[in-house]
Amino acid sequence: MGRNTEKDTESLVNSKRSASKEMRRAQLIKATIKCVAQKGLSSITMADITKEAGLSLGIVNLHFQSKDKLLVETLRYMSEEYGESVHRALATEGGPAAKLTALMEMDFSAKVCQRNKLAVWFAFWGESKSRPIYQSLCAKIDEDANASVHTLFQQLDKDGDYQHIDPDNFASVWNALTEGLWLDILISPNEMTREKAKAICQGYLASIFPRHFERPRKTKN
Amino acid sequence: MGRNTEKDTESLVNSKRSASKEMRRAQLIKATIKCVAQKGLSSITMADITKEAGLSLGIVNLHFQSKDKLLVETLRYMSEEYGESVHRALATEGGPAAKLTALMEMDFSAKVCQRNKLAVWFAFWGESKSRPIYQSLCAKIDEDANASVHTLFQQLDKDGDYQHIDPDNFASVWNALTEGLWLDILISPNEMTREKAKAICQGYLASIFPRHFERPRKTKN
Amino acid sequence: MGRNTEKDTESLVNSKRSASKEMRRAQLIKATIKCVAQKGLSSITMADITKEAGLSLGIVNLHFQSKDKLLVETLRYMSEEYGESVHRALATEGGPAAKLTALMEMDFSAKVCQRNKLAVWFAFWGESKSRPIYQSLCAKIDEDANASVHTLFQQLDKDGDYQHIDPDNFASVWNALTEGLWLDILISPNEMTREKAKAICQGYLASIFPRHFERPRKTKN
Amino acid sequence: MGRNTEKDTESLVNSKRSASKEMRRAQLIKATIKCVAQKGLSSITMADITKEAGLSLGIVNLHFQSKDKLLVETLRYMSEEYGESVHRALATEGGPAAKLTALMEMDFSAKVCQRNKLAVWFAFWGESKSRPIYQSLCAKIDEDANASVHTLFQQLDKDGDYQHIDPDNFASVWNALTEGLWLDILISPNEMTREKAKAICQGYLASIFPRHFERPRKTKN
DNA sequence: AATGAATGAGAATTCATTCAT
DNA sequence: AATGAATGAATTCTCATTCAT
Repeated sequence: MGRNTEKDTESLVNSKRSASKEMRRAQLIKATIKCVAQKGLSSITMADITKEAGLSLGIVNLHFQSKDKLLVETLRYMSEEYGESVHRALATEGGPAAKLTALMEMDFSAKVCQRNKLAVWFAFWGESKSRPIYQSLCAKIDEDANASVHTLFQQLDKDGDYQHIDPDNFASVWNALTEGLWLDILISPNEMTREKAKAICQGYLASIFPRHFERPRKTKN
Repeated sequence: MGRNTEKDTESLVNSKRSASKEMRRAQLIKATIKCVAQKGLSSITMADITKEAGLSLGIVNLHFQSKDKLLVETLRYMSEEYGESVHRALATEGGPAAKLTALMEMDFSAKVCQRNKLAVWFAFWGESKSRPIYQSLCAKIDEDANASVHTLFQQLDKDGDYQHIDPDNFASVWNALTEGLWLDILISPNEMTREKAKAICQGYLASIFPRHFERPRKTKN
Repeated sequence: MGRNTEKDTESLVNSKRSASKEMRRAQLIKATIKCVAQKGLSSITMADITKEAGLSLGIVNLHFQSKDKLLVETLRYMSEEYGESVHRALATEGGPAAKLTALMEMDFSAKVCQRNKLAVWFAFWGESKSRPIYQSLCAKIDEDANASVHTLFQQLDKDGDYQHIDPDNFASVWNALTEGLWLDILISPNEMTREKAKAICQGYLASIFPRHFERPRKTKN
Repeated sequence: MGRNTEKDTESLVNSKRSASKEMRRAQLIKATIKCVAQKGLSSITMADITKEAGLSLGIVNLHFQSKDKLLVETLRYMSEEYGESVHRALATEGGPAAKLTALMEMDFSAKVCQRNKLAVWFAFWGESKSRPIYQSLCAKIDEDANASVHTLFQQLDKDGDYQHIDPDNFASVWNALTEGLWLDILISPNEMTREKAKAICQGYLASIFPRHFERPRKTKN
């Protein structure tokens, strides 16, 4: 039942009785992500989640008190995980171009940009209007990433002496662009792939900052 | 209990007994949209919807057979409504620049881009991975609009003799941009407004097609 | 499954679809009383109650919102029913002696003093410390009845010119006496019966107000 | 977390590891009494009880096998404790009047007649119809006490040469009176206090056996 | 002896759907 | 066509009990 395919918690988790509190929580959150991706926020049940995690029905309430809180913690986990990825990308050696490339690579990496995770992001975004706690968690991470991108674009503009009239506008486009491409990957997986998306981003950067970015080999499919 | 604030079905709808089949369906779909926006796809109930519509509990099953079908019809309704808006924008008198402007105005108009509707779009997108029917409805409308935009960008490039290396890339960015801005409006309404979003789009177009589009007055808040 | 053995709601209740809201509530409350008597407050389930009532599982939440509220309403029903019995007894034609006799007859009548109902009273009393709403409902009815008894004792004292030093003390004893005898009937049904209890009360009255009350034939078992 | 405020087990109990089997049982029973009073029989959980006792969740099953048995042992403990109090009162030096006074003082003493304990008595009485084991435990103690009271009343009658027609009747009243007053203290603590209750009992005795008992100073509040 | 994480049966509650009116 | 009381399957949540440590 190959669960827990991506993190380091794995080995410990399987010994039923031992796993520490934090481990169990992580295990359940991961099962939740998988289930939300597969069944959608509106139809997952506690039974789905605990079965996916290979644990008993009562365990969620033991560790999270309620389904609701589990979902909030799941979103928080995803936000933090994404935040760390952003942080790591921004810590890349080199100038703003290198950092921006790293950010792009991360945003469309197999880990971050898998359809499973995209589905979960959109699921939470879809509920964010009716659930203020979702909204504030989503807004936070979004705004943080946006701010960093704005700085990078300004540095790039100065760095390359492009003298663009409004580098901030390019930055804003960039930010929205990423999310829009995610949507395309999610709902039109036959039309849009991670590779195509990266090429679009790359082409966009090359058109603005030609001395920093090369055109992608081919934009065509 | 002023519901249904925006369409032309209104007057007929309120005379409880007379409303024709089609009217009832529209009335219920509108109530559904409102409820999904307010409560989220995962927690709306038939009782919520029928109460919002001012009708009896049993009526949904009478007109739509099941909740599930009502939701699908709701998405279909929204897709058609959006498709018609696109169609109308593309029918604008004038060249590709005028059409593109019309498209943009439409995408960020009060009617299309209200947070209620955005919430519903994202709600369906969030479920689209697990519900193939949602996905195909969403993909269809998205791809149609995208195709038109690609054509417009190509015409614009030729029209203004810009000789851009890859106008398709700009078109792809444009398409994703719109959706990304919708997300920002949905989850960070304090940071992103319809006006700001339009300015970002306008700035983007001006930077690519300067002979067709003016810079917006100000991008700053 | 002989339910509803004591009231007038019976005939209507059995036609599944027709029963009015108020009827359904009464039907469920009666089933609750029966179940509490048989299983105890701490182990009745909604399934017990609805099965006893011959109705479906969901119906309690439909009519009472929650189990908790059903129990409160049950106590309220019993309080009101008892209150009415008291009221009826006090309306008996004749002087204070006749009224007091009526009260006593009522308190130890088959209807009021059946072990089923006593069990329910004690069940609620037993929870009253931890459930303020129970306490206030119980206190209310108790205090009302007590007040009436005090008045009767004062009238009797004056009426018969007994010149007791403290008729109020006799009244207080009387009030507590009734409840204490109920306990004996409940927990020692072999030792204490309704008939014996009445004889004790009668003997007590005869010893205080000999010109108004006769001694019971025999106090012995 | 000052628990167990009233007995002599205390000092030993707090040294977690040392406590002997008997001590642990007493500690758990006291925690149970406190919890039943505070939360009611129908909603106490093992977690409540063990937390109150400052012990681990698993310990009840270790010492009592099951929750059910713990409750039975709790009732048994209370019955024995009360039985001993009765016994001690009856052992008072002096004649029947002194013994009866001692009994009354005990029944309305701070220790026996605290609302916490009354709540527990009523809780068990409330379940006694549906739980034969509770009933037999309750009946036993009740009948024992009653028998002693009957003897005392007979002795008093003879002793004072009152020549009452039916001293047994007075004894029966007395027994029920005590329990009825407990109920009043439980559910109408603002109306009935231990002091008032004693005054009522005292007044009752004075009216029957004026040469043995004085009237209380004042019956009024 | 003691602990407390884990279990899972059992309870309350929810809610789409049905159907008599 | 419309209503809304009733149903009962499905779901969440609770909690006594178990058992590895």
